[in-house]
Amino acid sequence: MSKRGEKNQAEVLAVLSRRRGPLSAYDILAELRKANPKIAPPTIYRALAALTERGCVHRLESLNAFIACRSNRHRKAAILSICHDCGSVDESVAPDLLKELSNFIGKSGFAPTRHVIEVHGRCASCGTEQVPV
Amino acid sequence: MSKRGEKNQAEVLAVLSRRRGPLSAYDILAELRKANPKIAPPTIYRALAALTERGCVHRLESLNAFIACRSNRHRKAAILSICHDCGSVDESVAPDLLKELSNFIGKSGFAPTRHVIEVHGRCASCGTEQVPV
DNA sequence: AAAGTTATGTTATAAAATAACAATTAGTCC
DNA sequence: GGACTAATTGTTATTTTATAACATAACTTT
Repeated sequence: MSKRGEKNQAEVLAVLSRRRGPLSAYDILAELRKANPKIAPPTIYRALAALTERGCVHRLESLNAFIACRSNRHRKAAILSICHDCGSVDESVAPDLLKELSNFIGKSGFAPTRHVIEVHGRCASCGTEQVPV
Repeated sequence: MSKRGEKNQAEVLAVLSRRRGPLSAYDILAELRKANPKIAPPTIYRALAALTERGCVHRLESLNAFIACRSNRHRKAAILSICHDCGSVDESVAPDLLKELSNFIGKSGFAPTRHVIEVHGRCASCGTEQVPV
């Protein structure tokens, strides 16, 4: 990994960290193009792959989008809760739950390597608001 | 919902049911074009949306692909285990686990409406090597 | 049957991701 | 240091996935 790659990753992470909500790869691309109009999708995807690998970024499979890891529990499978009202994403880690899931799945002989857990719904701050009539 | 739509759904479901593994929307499209070369993507996606809504089909968010529901537990959130070796997908239902997950997430005031749980790994017939969570 | 409404077909395009190759950089051996 | 090799990054182009927008057809109500 050389300087350029690290710089790309840092820039992508910086863009993601500035936002509470998820960004698509192309949102990030558009943001970085402001400074560097020549930057192309593979650069973004490579940076995202490295960041995801390191646990600094989570990929939201059900949104085709990404968020910066906000708990400092890098590389632990995160449970991501996605609010449909405000678009915010929260992450949490539940080792016990994950273990239960692995055990449950493991009963049939399946050996898990990666967990994707995404919960859609409505977050606390949106839930207390009254639904408009 | 009229006849045409039901026919489309039945055809899409039939294609999916013939396979053990996941198919992309365009795989299905290619299959159905053999009989009807004029069929277009929106037709497939509409049928898939209706089938998913009814629980007859599961969407694999982390693969951008679909499988026919094989347990007859339609409309229950399924836990999908995806084997990276043979590509097969198994589904299972664990109401207790789901409830625990909802409770866990609910502690922060989040109200879940939909769960996406996909476990990647290696199925029993492809090997029994255990990998830590 | 005409008017209004909804579902479906069709055309075109948008959005997401990657393949393939060129250029550059870093490392290594002499 | 210079030349060779391997790996990383940049660039161009394309593939894959999904939906917007509008036309046509079918159903409903009167």
